Amino acid sequence: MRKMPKQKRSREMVERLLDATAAALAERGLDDTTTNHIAEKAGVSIGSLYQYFPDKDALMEALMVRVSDRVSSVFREHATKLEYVKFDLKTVSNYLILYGIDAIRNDPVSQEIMKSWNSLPLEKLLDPLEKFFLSMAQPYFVRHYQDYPIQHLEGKLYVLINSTLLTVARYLQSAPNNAITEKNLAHILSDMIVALLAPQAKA
Amino acid sequence: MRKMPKQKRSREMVERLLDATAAALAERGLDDTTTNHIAEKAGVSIGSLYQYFPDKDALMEALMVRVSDRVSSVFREHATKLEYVKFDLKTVSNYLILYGIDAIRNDPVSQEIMKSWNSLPLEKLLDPLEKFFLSMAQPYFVRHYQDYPIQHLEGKLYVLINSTLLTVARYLQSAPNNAITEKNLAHILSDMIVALLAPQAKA
Amino acid sequence: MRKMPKQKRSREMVERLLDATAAALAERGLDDTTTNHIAEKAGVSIGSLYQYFPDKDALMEALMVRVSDRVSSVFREHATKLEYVKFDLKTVSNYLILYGIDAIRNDPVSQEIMKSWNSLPLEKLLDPLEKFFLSMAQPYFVRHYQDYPIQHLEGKLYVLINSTLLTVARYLQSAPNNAITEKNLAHILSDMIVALLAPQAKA
Amino acid sequence: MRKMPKQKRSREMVERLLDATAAALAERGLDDTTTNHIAEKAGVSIGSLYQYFPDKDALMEALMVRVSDRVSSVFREHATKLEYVKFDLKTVSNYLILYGIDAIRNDPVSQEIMKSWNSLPLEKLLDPLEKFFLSMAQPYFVRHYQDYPIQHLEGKLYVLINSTLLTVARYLQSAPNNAITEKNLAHILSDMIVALLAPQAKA
DNA sequence: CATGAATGAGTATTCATTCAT
DNA sequence: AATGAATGAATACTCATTCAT
Repeated sequence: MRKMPKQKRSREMVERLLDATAAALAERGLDDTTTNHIAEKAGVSIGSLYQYFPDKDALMEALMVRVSDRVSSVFREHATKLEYVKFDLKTVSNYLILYGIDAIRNDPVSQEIMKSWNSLPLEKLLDPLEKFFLSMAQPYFVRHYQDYPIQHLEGKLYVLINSTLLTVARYLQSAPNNAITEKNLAHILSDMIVALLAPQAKA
Repeated sequence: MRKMPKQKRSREMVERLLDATAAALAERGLDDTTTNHIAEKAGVSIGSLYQYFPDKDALMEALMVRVSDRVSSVFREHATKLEYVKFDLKTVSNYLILYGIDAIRNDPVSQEIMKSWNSLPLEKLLDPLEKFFLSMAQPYFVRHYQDYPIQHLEGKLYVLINSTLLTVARYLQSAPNNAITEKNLAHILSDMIVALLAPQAKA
Repeated sequence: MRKMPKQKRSREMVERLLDATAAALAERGLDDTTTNHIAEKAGVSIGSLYQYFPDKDALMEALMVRVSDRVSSVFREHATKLEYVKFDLKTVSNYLILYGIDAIRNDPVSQEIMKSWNSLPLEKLLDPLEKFFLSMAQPYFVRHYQDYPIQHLEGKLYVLINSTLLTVARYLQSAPNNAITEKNLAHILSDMIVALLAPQAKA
Repeated sequence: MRKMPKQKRSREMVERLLDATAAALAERGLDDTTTNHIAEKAGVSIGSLYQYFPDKDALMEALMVRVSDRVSSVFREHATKLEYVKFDLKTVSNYLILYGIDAIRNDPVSQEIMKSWNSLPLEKLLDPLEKFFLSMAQPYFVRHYQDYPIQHLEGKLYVLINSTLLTVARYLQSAPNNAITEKNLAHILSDMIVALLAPQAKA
C-alpha cells in the first residue's frame, strides 16, 4: 500500500504543472515561457511534464479550462450566497461585474491571461464561461419571466455575455491609461444588460 | 535621374511590404509567414525589409494600423454616401454591422486576423477603430441630441463599440458552428446599441 | 512455492522479451520501436527488461543471434530431411537458396531486418550464419571429396557464403523494382557456387 | 563583380560540408555525429548547413553519392590507363579488386563508411556503383564475346558485382581478425568471376 | 525481483536578424 | 540604398535508463 494512491499523485502533478504554467506565464509572459521553464518552475523534469501533457498547447488549454472552472465556481458560490435570484437584474449584474473585475485584479494569473489574450487558446476559456453564465441566467429568468420577454433570449444572452466579458477584458488590458473608472464601466455594462433584456423597465 | 523623391519611394516600399505581408498572411496563415517569405513576396531582399521595419513586430503593427485605416475609410465612405446622419440609430447600426461582417467574410486578410487574434497586436487595430467610431458617432448625436441623453455618452460609446467589435470578432471566430445567424446577431447588437443610448425610444 | 527454478524463469523472460522485440520490430519498424514499447508488448515493466538486458543494443544483438539460430536450425532440419549430402551441389544450393528467400519473404521480422540492415548489428547475424553454413558444408565435401578439390576450401566457402547471403539480402532490399526474378537469382547463385568449387564439373 | 562567382562558392560550400561530414563520421562514428558537429567541423554555422542541405539524411546521401562518384572515376582512370580491355578477365579482376581494397584501406572516409554501413543509406552508394561496373564490363565483353557466353550476362554481372562489393565490404569490416589474406580474397573472388562467366576457360 | 514514475541529456531544425559586399 | 549568404540562439519533444518503493 503506497502512501499516496496513484490517482491522487497524478492529480497533484497536474495541479503542480498548471500552477507552474500560470506562474511562468505571469512572470515571463507567454512568448518567453518554454516548456522547460515550466518544468523547472514545477520542480519536475521536462520528461515528467510530457508524461502528463502531450504538448505545450495541451498545457495552455488545460490552464484555460482550469481558470474557467475556478471563475465559474467562484461566481456560483458568490451568486448563490447572495441569493441573486431574488434581486433585480441591475443590482445583480452590476455587483457581479464589479466583483469579477476585482477578482481578476487580485489574481496574477488572470492578470497575465488578460495581458496575453493574444497567444492563448481563449476559446477554451470563453466557451465554458459562456455556457456557465447561460446556466446561471436560466433560473433567474424563469423566476422573473414576467418582467423580461423571452424572445431571442438565447441570442441576447450570447451577445451580452460575450460583450461583457470581452469588454471587461479589453478594459483591463488597456488600463490604466483609461478615462473610465471601474465603477462607471460596471454601471454602464449593467445598464446595457438591463436595457437589452427589459427595455421598458429601465430607469 | 531620380524621378521619384526619396520620401515617395520610401512610402511605396512600405506599402509594397505591407501588401506582401497581408498577402502572405492570407495565403499561408500567420504561423507559416516568415520575414523571408514577406520579402520574397514583395520582390525585395530581406535586407531591404529591415531597412524599413526594425523588426517583425513592427511589420505586424503597421499592418494592423493599415487595416484599421482601411476599415475606417471604407466605413466612412459607406456611411457618408448613406447619409447615415439622417437615419434612425437602429437602421444605421444594423446596416453597418451587417456590412462589416460581410466585409470581413470577403477579405482573407481580415479573416486571418480574426483567426489569429492570438499572436497579433490587436490593440493596434482596436484602439484606432475605437476612436474612429467615436468620431463618427459625434455628428450623429449632435444632430439627434434631442432623442438621446448625452449623459455618460463617452463611456457608453466605449462600451458599445468594444462590445460590438469584439462580439462580432468572437462570433466570426467560432463560426460556423454557431446557432445564431448573422442577421440575428446584427439585429440583437443594434437593439443593444439603441437600448443603451435611447432606452425610451426602443421599438 | 517456487515451481520453476531460477534459471528456467530467467530463460523464459529472455524469450518473452525477444519475442516482444521481434513483434515490435515487425509491427512498427525499427525506428518506432522503443524499449518501452518492447516491455509493454512483453507484458513486463521496463525495469524488468533492464534486469535482463543491459541496454537496447544488447537486446538487438540477442535478437540477431536468435534469428541466426533459428535460421540455422530451420536450414539444418530442412537440409537433413532432404538428405542433402546425397545430391549434387547445384541441386542442393539452388533449392536452399530458393527456400531461404521464401522464408524471409514470409517472415515479417526477417523482412524488417532486411529493410534496416542499416542500424542493426548485422555481424551478430552474419558471423554465426557464416559458421553454420561452413559446418554444413563440411560433411558434404567430405563425402564428395573426389569431385571437388579441397584447395582453399575454407576461403572459397567464406566467399561463397557471404556472397550468397549478402547478394540475396541486397536483392530483397531493392526489390521489387528489380529486373531479375527470384528463380533466376537462385539459378545464377547456385551456378556460381558450383563453378567456383567444381569448375570442370559444371554443366 | 564578386571575387567568386556564386556557383563556385556554392559548390565549395557543399564540398566543405561533405568533407566535414566524412571527417565527423570517421572521428565519432555515425551515431554520434550530429548536424551541429558537422557544421562546426566545416567551420560553418548550423544555419548555413541547412541552407545547402534540407536535412541530415540528404547530407548522408550526398556523401554516399560523392563516394560512389569518386570510386567510379578512380576505377575508370585506373582501368583505362591499364587498357584493361586487352587483358584476360582473371588478371583484370584480380588486379582491380586488390586495387580497390587498397584504396579503401587508405581512405579514412571509405574506412568509416565500411565501419558503419549499418546506419548509412548504402543503396545510394551501391546502386550507382553497380551501374558503373556494369558499364565498364560492357566493352570488355563486346571485345571478348568469343570467350564468354552472353547468356544471362546481365544477371550474372548483377550477382558478381554485388557479391564482390559486399564480400569485400564485409571482409574489411570484420578484419583484422580474419584468417584470409587480402591477396587470397582477391584471388578467390577473381576466380569466382571467371568461373561464372567463362566456366570452360578456367584454369 | 518487479515496478513504472521520473529523469534529463540530447537533437534536428527554424527563422529573425546582421553585415560584408 | 540594396543584397542575400551567413548566423546561431532558441525550442519542443524523445527515449534510453535509473532507482525509490
